[in-house]
Amino acid sequence: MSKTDHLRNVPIFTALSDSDLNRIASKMVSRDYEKGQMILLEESTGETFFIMTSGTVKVTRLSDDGREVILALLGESDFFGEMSLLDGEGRSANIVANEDAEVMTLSRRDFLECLETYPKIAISLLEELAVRLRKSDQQIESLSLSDSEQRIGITLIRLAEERGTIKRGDVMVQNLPYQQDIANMAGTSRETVSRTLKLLEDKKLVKRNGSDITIFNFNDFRQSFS
Amino acid sequence: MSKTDHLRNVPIFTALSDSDLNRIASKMVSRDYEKGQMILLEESTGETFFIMTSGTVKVTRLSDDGREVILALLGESDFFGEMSLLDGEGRSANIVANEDAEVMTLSRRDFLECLETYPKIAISLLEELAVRLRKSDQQIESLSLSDSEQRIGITLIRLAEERGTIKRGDVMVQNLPYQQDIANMAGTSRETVSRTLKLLEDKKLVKRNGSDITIFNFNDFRQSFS
DNA sequence: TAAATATTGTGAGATTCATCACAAACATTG
DNA sequence: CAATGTTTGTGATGAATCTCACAATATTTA
Repeated sequence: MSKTDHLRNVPIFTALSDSDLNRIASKMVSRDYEKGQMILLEESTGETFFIMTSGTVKVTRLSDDGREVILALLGESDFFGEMSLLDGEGRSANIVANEDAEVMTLSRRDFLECLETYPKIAISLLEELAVRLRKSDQQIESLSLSDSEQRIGITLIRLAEERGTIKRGDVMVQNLPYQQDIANMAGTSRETVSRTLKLLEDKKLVKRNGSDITIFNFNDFRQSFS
Repeated sequence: MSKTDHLRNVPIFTALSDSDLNRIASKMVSRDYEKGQMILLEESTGETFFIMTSGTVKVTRLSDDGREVILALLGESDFFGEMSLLDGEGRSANIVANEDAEVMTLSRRDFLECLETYPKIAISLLEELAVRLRKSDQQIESLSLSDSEQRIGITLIRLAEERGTIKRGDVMVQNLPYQQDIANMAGTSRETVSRTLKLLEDKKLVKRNGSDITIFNFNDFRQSFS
């Protein structure tokens, strides 16, 4: 797939013509990362905008004592790095390759120029940030008000919405993250995730099969967890 | 203060000329709200952009059983309502007047037209959303990793940064919110806030005086809570 | 395929905190 | 200035869940 083709799939670029896409693509540079590699480090100043072309990465924050919070999992056509380009602050999060990943990058200069040249990009980006902010607000609510079972349920919903496949009302998520990562997304401990997944299975709300999980009656499930 | 003067103070409009500001101001309508009044209701479709001219409001989410999470406190020159204008989703939060409040409003149409006409506004708005997202991420981290003392400390820091006054390294916040509201900001209970404020005072980190609080050595304080 | 490593499951005890139930202090109002 | 309502302080209790310790599986590597 060409750089231009990749760009076309990215929400904030979809409004652009082929020639515009080509122009932008020509300024982008590809980079590869291996599983586990740190792509962006907290506290470094942001100079680059990234668009993922393959693989997955996790967006995290780390506490002093090494505990990790996963803010998001990103996959193909997702982008990151725009935050500190926009407000000039240092990075607020780390980005780590969750599996081998391929990205295209755009320099600060070119990115900001894009925004000025194509107001549509700025507006699409506003939409995207609004969506993210909304999700963050939901998560803040859930962390504030819900018990661990609820939070884990909500985390499963997030995963299902991002990478699940639907089959007659049920949603299957293949290759569920490790329980430790789910715990870091849900703000709980690994052991609690283990126990809770079992509980959900006992309640016949989900069925596990190795590292896959099927959520029965996804709409009901979502209903009851939010 | 004229509508135009108010607009000039709003970060996303500062880049505009007086005549542009006037043009926008002419499309805005003033409204008043009394303490406790609901300004925006969750689930309603967003049709209006609001800029505050006086008073304070709180941005909240409510659980089914009535428990409340405070996502932000807003004051003069802050704005809200832009989220659902941007992504077309329903409101994600409620806005309640915390004290008598005065706002100026702009219709969906006029707001979006503004964004198209003045790309600088779009870019400033991007910055603002980036800042908010960053704060949300911090809060998610804090809710995930910190105990209640830390979370309350961080909440005090947020309050101090937004409305505190500095005096030789100490920061005083006047008119601290009720403990119940602090609890709803920190994701804990009212009783725990009461006990923790006492604890912080015993540790000589803060001094309370009625509804005012002074945080000693603000930089150290911030250091030790994040 | 055996060994080594990584991930998940599970019991028990410790701990944090929410909740309940009042008492005390403060503010508001007739 | 009573008296009525609000907000804050505080003890006791119990529930949720974190942590520790290790067993049981799965997965990877030699």
